[in-house]
Amino acid sequence: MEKYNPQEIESKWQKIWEEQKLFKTPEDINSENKFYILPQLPYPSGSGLHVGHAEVYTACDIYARYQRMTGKKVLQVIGWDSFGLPAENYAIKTNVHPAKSTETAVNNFRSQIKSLGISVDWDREVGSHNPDYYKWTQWFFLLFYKRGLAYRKKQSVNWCDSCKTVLANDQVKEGHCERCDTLIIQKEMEQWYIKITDYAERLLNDIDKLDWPEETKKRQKDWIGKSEGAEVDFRLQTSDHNQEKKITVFTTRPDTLFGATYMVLAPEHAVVRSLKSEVQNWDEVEKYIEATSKKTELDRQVQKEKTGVELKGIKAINPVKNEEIPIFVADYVLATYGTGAIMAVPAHDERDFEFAKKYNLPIKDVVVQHCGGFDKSAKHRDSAAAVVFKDDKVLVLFNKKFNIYRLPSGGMERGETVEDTVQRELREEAGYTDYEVVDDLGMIESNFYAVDKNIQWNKLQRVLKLKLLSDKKTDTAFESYEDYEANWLAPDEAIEKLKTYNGSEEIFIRRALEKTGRLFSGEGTAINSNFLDGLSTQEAKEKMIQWLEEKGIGKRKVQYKLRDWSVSRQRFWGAPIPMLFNEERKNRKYNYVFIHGYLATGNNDFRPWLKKELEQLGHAVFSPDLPHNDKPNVVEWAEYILNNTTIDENTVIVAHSLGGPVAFRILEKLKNKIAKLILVDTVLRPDFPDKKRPDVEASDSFEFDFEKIKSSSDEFVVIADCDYKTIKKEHLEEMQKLLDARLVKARPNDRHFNGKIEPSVLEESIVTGLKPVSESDLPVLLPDDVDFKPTGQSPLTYSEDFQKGVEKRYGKGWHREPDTLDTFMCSSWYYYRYLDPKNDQQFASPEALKKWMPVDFYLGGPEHVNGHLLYSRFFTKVLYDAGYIDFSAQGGSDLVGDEPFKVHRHQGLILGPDNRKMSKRWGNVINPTDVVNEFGADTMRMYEMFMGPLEEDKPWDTNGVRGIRRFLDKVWNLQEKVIEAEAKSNSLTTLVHQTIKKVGEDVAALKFNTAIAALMQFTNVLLKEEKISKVGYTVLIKLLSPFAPHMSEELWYRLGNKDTVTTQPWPVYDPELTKENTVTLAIQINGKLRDTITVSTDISEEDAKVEALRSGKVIKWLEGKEPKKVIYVKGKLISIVV
RNA sequence: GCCGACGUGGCGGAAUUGGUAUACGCGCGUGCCUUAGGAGCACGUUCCGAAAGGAUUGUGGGUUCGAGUCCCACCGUCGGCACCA
Repeated sequence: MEKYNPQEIESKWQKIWEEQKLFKTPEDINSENKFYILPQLPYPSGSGLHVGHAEVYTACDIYARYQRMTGKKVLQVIGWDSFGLPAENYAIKTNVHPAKSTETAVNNFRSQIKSLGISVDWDREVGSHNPDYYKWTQWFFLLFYKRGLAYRKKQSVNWCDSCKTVLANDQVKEGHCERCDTLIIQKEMEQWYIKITDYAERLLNDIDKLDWPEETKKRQKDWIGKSEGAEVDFRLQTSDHNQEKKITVFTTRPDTLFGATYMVLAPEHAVVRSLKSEVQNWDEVEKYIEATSKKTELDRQVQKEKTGVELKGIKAINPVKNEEIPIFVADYVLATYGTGAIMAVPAHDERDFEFAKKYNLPIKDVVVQHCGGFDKSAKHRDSAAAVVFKDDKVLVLFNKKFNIYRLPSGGMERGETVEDTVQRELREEAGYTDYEVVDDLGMIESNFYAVDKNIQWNKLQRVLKLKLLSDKKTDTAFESYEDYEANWLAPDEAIEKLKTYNGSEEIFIRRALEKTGRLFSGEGTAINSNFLDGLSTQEAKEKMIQWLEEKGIGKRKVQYKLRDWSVSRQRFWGAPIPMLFNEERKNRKYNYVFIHGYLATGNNDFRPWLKKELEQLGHAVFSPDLPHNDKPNVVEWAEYILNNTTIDENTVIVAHSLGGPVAFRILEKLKNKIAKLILVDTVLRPDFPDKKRPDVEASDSFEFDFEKIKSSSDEFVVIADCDYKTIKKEHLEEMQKLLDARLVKARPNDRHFNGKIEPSVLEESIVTGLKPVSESDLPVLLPDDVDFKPTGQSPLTYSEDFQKGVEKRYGKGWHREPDTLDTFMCSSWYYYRYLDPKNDQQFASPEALKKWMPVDFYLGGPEHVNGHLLYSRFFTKVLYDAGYIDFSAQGGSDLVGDEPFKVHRHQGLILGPDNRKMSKRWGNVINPTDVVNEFGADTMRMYEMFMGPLEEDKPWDTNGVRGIRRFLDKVWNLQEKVIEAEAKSNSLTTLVHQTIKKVGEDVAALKFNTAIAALMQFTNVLLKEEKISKVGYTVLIKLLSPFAPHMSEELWYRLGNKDTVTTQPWPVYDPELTKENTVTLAIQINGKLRDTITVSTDISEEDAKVEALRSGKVIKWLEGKEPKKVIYVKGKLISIVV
C-alpha cells in the first residue's frame, strides 16, 4: 500500500468536484431545507490568504458539507471586497493599475481557497469592483437618495493626510487611521452622508431578536447609544435687544434644571460666530476656537484637562428661574452630539463639576442622595455635620449612654448657616474650636431610627469637611460634652464604626476622601427645585418635561450616539457616486412660489416664516392669499397663480396640502420646465387624510397627467413628517413613485407645525444644482485616464473621460461627482448579490430573495460589529421599507422581516507561535499555502479547527499540525486492516454509535475541536484492533469527510465505491446502541472520592447503595460508623455522608 | 475612568442540569525498531510523595452531601468605548 500522499489526492479530487459541479447551488429548495452559509467577504490583499481567512472558510465549509449530508440544500459562495485603499496605494507606489493588481490578487485568493477544498459555488462568485456589481452599489445610493436618506453636508470630518481621504468613525482607531496608522485630523468638508440615524431605534430594538453573540449585541447597542431626556431652550441676554436669540441644549437630567449655573457651547457651535459683535472678549474666544480646531482626535482624548473661555457680555437665562447664567465655550462639549450645547449642572455632573471647580463657578445642589427607607411619618429635620480630619485620622464620637458612634452633628437652629451649626456642635460635643473648613461635602437625606433620641428621622444633612488646626478646646463645659468620647480613627475604621448609626455618615467619609467631594451624579430626591421638591429623580424628570412642553420652552427628546454615515471618499478605487452637480444652479437665486393649502391660517400657515427664510437666502418669494380659501377651487387657484406671476425655469414651487393638486394643474399647462416642485404634506386625492372634503371634490376631477407633470420640472421633492402622521406612508410613497421624487423625511419628534417646516428639512429640500444620475444610465463607470497621485482632491476630478458626454446627456453646466463611495457601501449588500449574481435588471430577483434569505449562518470577525454588520442591517431595513423584501415568512416564523443575518458568530484570532498577533514586524506569520504544501489541505483544515473553540483567540503551534498529520496517516493506514465481515465486538458497536452521536452534535453546535477529539478517540480504538469491519471504517470516513474531504473521498473510492462520499447521507446512530451495559459509579465519602465500583447500567438504587457500602475501601473509611445519609445519582455516583 | 469577556497541567485545550477535574492533541520521559533519525511503535506523564496517602481549576470567603461550574469580594489578562451631557 502506498503512503498517504495529500498533494496527489487533493488535486485529483478538487478536479473531480469541479468537473461534476458538485457544489452547484441546488434549485429544488424550500423554506424548510434551504441553508444559506455565509463566510465574510474578504478583501483580496496582495499578500495572499491569511490563516485567519482559512479558518473562516474551513469552518463554514465543514458546516456546509455537514449540512449537505444531513439533507440540507446549501448555498455557499465566495466573493471579493475588491475596491479599496490598499490597491490604490499600491498603484501610487508602483504605477500598476488597481484593476490589474486586484485581478492578480483575486486570482491568487481564488486558487488558494480552491486548494483548501472549500465547497463553494464558483459560478456565483462576485467582485465589488466589477461594473455589473457596482452598478447596484450605485443603485443603492440612489435608493437612499430618493428616500431622503442620503444628503450632502459640510462639517468637520476625520481626515487621514496620508491616505488623503475622509474616514468614517468606525475606521478611526485610537485617533489613528485604521489602514495606515496616521494621526487623524479634523477638517471641514462637504460630504455625502447616509442617514443611518433615522433607523437608530429600529436597529437598536431588533438586535434582541437575533441569534448573535451576546457581547456583540451589547457592543452594537452601546455604539447606537440611546439616551432619553429633553431639549430645553435658553434665551440669551445680549446687548442687541432687537433680536431674540436662544440656544437649545440637550440633557438627560431635566430634573436638575434648577441647578444649571452656567451654559457651555461646543467651539464649533454655529451660534458662537453669530455672537461675534456682542462678545466683549471676541479675540480671546476666537483664539480658543482656533486652538481647539487644531487639536487632533488624539489630543482631545489624551489631554482631558478641561479648558474653556467665557463669552463675556452675554448671558443665558435659566428658564425655570429667570436667572442670568454665564456662557462658556469649551471643547469638553462635542459639536456632534445633542445640540452641541449643554446646561451645566456642576453639583450633579462630573465634567461640569470639574470645570466649575477650575473656573470657580457656583455649584448648586438640587438632588440629594437618599439613605434608608421612605417612612412618611418620619420627622423632618435640617441638620449639619462635620467630617473632621487631624492628619489622616477622622473624628468619630462615641456615645457612652447608647453605645453608638456618630459624627459631630446636630439640628440647624433658626437662622443658622451650616458653618454656624458645625461650629456649635463641634464645641458642644467634642470641645474643639481651632479648625478650618476645607470642603463642602454636600447633602444627604437619610431616613432612620435614632436610638439616642427614640425617634424616626428624615434628616437633610449638610456636611463640611474640616481640618483641625490644634487640639485647643473650649473652657466651657457643656452638658452633652460629658456623654461623648472623642475617637480619632483611620477612615476605614471610622466607616466600619459609623455603620451602626444611620448609614449616611459613612458616605460622607467616602466623599471626604475623594477628589470629587460633594459631587453626586446618581438618582435621589429633588431639592431646591420649586415644584419638583421631594420628587424622586424619575418623577422629577417627567414633571419637568411636562412643564417645559406646556410652556413651549422644551420637549422630550431621544438622543443617539450613532452619527450619520459619511460615505464620500476622495479616492479613485471605489464605486463613483452617481450624482451630478451644477455650480451655476446651486448658486442661482430663484423665484419661489408658495401655494398654500385649505384654510391656511395660524399654525397651518407657513407663509410668513417661509418668506423670511427664503428671502434671507436671497430668493424672491411670491406667496399670495388665494381666492375663496374657505371654498377652494383647484382650477381657479391654478389660474390665479399663472395670471399673477411668471412661471419659468427659474421658479421653485412649494405647495402645501391642497396646494399640491394646484401645482399639478399648473405644471400640466406649462410649455417650459420649472426648476423644482416641493410638495409639503400634499394630497393626491380629496379624501386625505381620512375625511372627505366635498367642497374640494366638487371643484375638480383629481385626474392628473403625471407624464406631462414629470416632464415639467427638473426636480421633485416630497416632504414627509417622520411618523407619517399627517399623510399616510402608502400615499406618500405612491406620490413619490409617480413623480420619481425625492422623499425628505423629518427626524423623529419633528412635525410641520407652528407655521414652520422643520428647518433642516427645508434646508435639504431647497438644495439645487444637484441631481441623481438616471437609473437607466447606471453604472457610472470608472474611467481609465486617471492620475493616482494623491492631492487631496479626488483623482476623478482630473479625468476627462469621466466627464465626457455628461453635459450632452444632462444639460449645460452639469458634471459628475468626483468622489467615490466608502467600500462599506459595497460590502453591505453582497449577500444579496450571491443569490442572483448575473441579474442585470435588479440587484437580485424577488424569487431568489424569497428562496434564500435570511442568511442561516454568518461567520465573520468581531471587528465589523459597528461597521459592516450595522450597515448591512440598515441596508436590509431600507429595502424592507421600500418594499423589496420581507423575510418574516421565510426561514422560521420567529424572525423579523428586515434582518439579514439570523445566526452570526465570530471566529477568533489566530496568533503567531509566540502568542502575538501575526505580523511581518514580528516575523511570526504563518502562510497557509506553505502549510498546505508541506502537510496537505486536509491537515491544514483539521489543525485550524482542532486548535480550540472557533470563537476564541489561539496561538499557532507547528508541532500541533504534525499531530493532526499523524492522525490522518493513522486513518489512512487503517485501510489495511479492513475486512468485509461484520464486527464481532459489542463494545465497538457501542463506540461507533456514540461517536456518530458525539461528532454530529458537536459539528451542529460548531464545536469542531471536540468533534475531532472524538474522531481521534475512535481511531485510537480501531488501531488497537487486529482487523476492523468495513462498516465501522465507513462510518469513520463519513464522519471525517467534512473535515478532511479529500482523504475521505480517496478512502471511499478505495473501498470500491463509484460515487463520492460528499454526496452520502450523514450516518445515523441508534440511541439504544449508544448505551453501555456497565457503568462505573464514583463513591464519595463526605464529598471526597474514595472508591469506584463497576455495576450494570440498570442497577436499582437499593442495589447500588448496598454494593457501595460493601466496598472494602468504604468499610475502611467508615471505621464502623453508620452513614447519616446516602445519596444516589443514577449512572454517576453514590455520596455517603458520615 | 466606564463596559464586556476570560483565568483549568510545561503548552493548546476537555468537562449536559452542580455529580469520578485534567478527554483529545502538543511537549516531555522510558523502552523497542533502526547504521542513523527531528520517522514509526509500546508504555508513562496534574503536582508532592518510595509508598500509603495528600493537595489541586487566579486569591479569599459563602451556599451544598457534593462547586471548574452558583453567589460575594479581591487580583490578573485580553478586548471594546472614551469628555455622548
